[in-house]
This record gives sequence, structure tokens and C-alpha cells, in this order.
Amino acid sequence: MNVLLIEDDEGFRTTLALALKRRGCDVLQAAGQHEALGLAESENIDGMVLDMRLGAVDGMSLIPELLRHQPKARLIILTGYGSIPSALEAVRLGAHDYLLKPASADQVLAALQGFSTASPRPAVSDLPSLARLEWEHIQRVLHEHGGNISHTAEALGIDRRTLQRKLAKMPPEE
Amino acid sequence: MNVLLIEDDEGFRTTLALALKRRGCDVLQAAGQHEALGLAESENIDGMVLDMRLGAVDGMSLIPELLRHQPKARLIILTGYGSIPSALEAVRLGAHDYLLKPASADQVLAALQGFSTASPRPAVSDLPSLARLEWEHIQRVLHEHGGNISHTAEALGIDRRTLQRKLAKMPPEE
DNA sequence: GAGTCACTGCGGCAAAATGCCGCATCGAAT
DNA sequence: ATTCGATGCGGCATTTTGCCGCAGTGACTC
Repeated sequence: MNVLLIEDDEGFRTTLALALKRRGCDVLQAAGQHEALGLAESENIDGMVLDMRLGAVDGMSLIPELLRHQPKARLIILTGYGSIPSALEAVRLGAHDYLLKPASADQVLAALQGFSTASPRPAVSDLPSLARLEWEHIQRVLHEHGGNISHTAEALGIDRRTLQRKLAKMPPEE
Repeated sequence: MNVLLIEDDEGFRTTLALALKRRGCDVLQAAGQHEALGLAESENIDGMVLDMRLGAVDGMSLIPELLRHQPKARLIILTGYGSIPSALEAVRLGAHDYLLKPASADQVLAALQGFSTASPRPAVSDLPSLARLEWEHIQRVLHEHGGNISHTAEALGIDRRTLQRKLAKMPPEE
């Protein structure tokens, strides 16, 4: 399976690429839109993994072009922020699935192969606790800001010192 | 436009029904699955609004049947909890749009008429503040539990007293 | 090389929030 | 009438938060 990985975060991209290779995929990597479109034009591709936020570029707008070059490929979105409206828009534009970071390589591969991510019937009781929600959101925003604690704290509307303290104590007691 | 409203929360349903009628729709209401399927069989319907959580019944499973009876109708999901995987599954089952409560009657109507809810491109900076996220989540869970504060507090993993205090001070500021 | 600037880690402290009692009330079900 | 669950609220010890400030570091400039 030939996979095109389009993701601007170098660390995340290489990690995921390695994991996919280990699972038997041939992986092409692109960090930006032109690189991605170039590869989509010239190579034969079965599946594409697209980040929604490529620096200042909106990944959503790449979907139609990528699919025009590779109409038979499966295209899945892998994004950090993510929202229901954007997921629906992506699907309308032709994406086949929409995953949220952090997603395991197995999840990505399953989505590429067309096994829609098993959506466990959300029971009424599986609502996340406040602490869990907070933790996940902090991780997301932190990653969004490239690990910059000062900016993250400002975006979250809390004190930088508070963020530091939260981060310092979160890992141990989950 | 004939609209079938399938929603178990009586208050929410009648409110939305009234709002849609005021906007020129003919509204049929159903509180449960059998009622909904009965109306879908016998009436001519242009649009359906379906809640995902009808008491113990999973609204998702109704989608194919409803569409079988009304293949030309637009079916939109309106749900309180909502998640990206469930939104994707609903679309795969044939739903046309997927809205989260609270949604304005205008949003519902726009979705019914096929104007996909304008998804303002989520900028990198429009990440919700921690306080806002917490507030929205509390509202969601509170509604999920029918306004029961004790149960909500337990589900959120916080003290009942704390929840009361949060609720008491939230409305004024923001 | 000196200086500037942004970011980080940490200490301290007053103010606020939280957890954890208990008590009184109220309505519905028994 | 009594029981039971839910609610609103007071009090209080403990924890968390906001808001300083200071020192160290790395990058970038003059």
C-alpha cells in the first residue's frame, strides 16, 4: 500500500511514517501543499493522510485537488483541533474518514484500509469527567502552539504558572 | 415544508416545533421510535430532525428505516452529546447534516433546506478558553442528566456543592 | 562581546476555589 | 404519616489559582 503522508509537524510525521512502514506500507512524505500536490501528480498512491493545518495553509482546500490526481485513493484527515462541522465539510469534499490526534498508527491504518473507526456506541454514561476533558484540551492546545507554554496559557485564559503546575502534576495521576 | 421532529425531550421539542412553525413549516412531532416510524410511513415528509438519544433507544439505528420510508426527505441529526465518529457514522448511514444542541431554529432550518451550516474556518486562534470549554461541557452533561445536579456532579467527578457554586456564578460572568 | 528579547522554571503569598461534612426543606412515592 | 432522593446553603480545612518577581538560557542584533 502506497501512502502519502501530508503533515507539517516533522516529528509527528516521521514517527507516523515509521510506524506505517513497519506495518508494511510504502510511505511518501510531504510537509507542504506544493510538495504534496507534486507527489500526488507523479506517484501512484493508494491512501493519503492529510493534516488540516499545514502552517498557514488550510488542508481542507487541498482535498479536491489531491483527489483529482488520485481519484482511487482513500483520503483520511488527521487533525489536532477538529470539530464536527469541519469533519462534515471534509467528508463532503470527498474525504473518507476524519481522525483526531493523537491517533495510533493502527487507527490510521484501519482508516486507510476503509475500516471505519469502530465507533463504540456512545453510552449515556461515557461522558468524560471534567478533569479528563481539561487534560485533553490542554494537550491539544499545547500541541497547537508548538509546545509554547506561555502562548498556550494565554490561549486557555489561565496563568502561565498555573499551566506549569497542571502539567507538572498531570502525568503521574493521569 | 413538512418536517418530522423526533425528540424525546418534550420541552425542547415543543419549543423547536413552535419556532419552525413560525418560520412556515408544517411540523409533525414524535417522542419515540414507533411514533416516528409510524408517521414516516403514513405521512409525506420533506425533512426530518432526529435526536440521537431517545430515552434508551439509539437514534442512529433509526436512520436507515426513516430514509427507507421517506427517501426524498432530508434527515438531519440534532444531538446533545455528539462526537466526530458518531457524526461520520450518521452521515454514512444517510444523514445529511449533524447539529449539536443547543442549535437555533434558524440553524436547524438552514440544515433542513440543505444549506450546510456555514462552518467558519476555525482559525488557529479560536480555541476555546478552558473556562468556556468547562462551561459548555457542564451544560451538556447537565442536560444529559435531565437537570439532575447530583447525578451530573457525580458524572463530572466533582463535588455536588462545587457544581452548585459553579452554576450559581457562571451566568453573570459570560 | 555586550545587549536585548522571549521563554522557561521556580519561589512566595494572599485570594479564591474545592472537597467534605452537616442540616433544613420539599415533593413524590410508599 | 413516613421514607427517600434531590436541592439549597453554611462552615471550614485544604488545595489551587492568580500574580507578582528573579534567575537562567538560547537566539538574534548591534
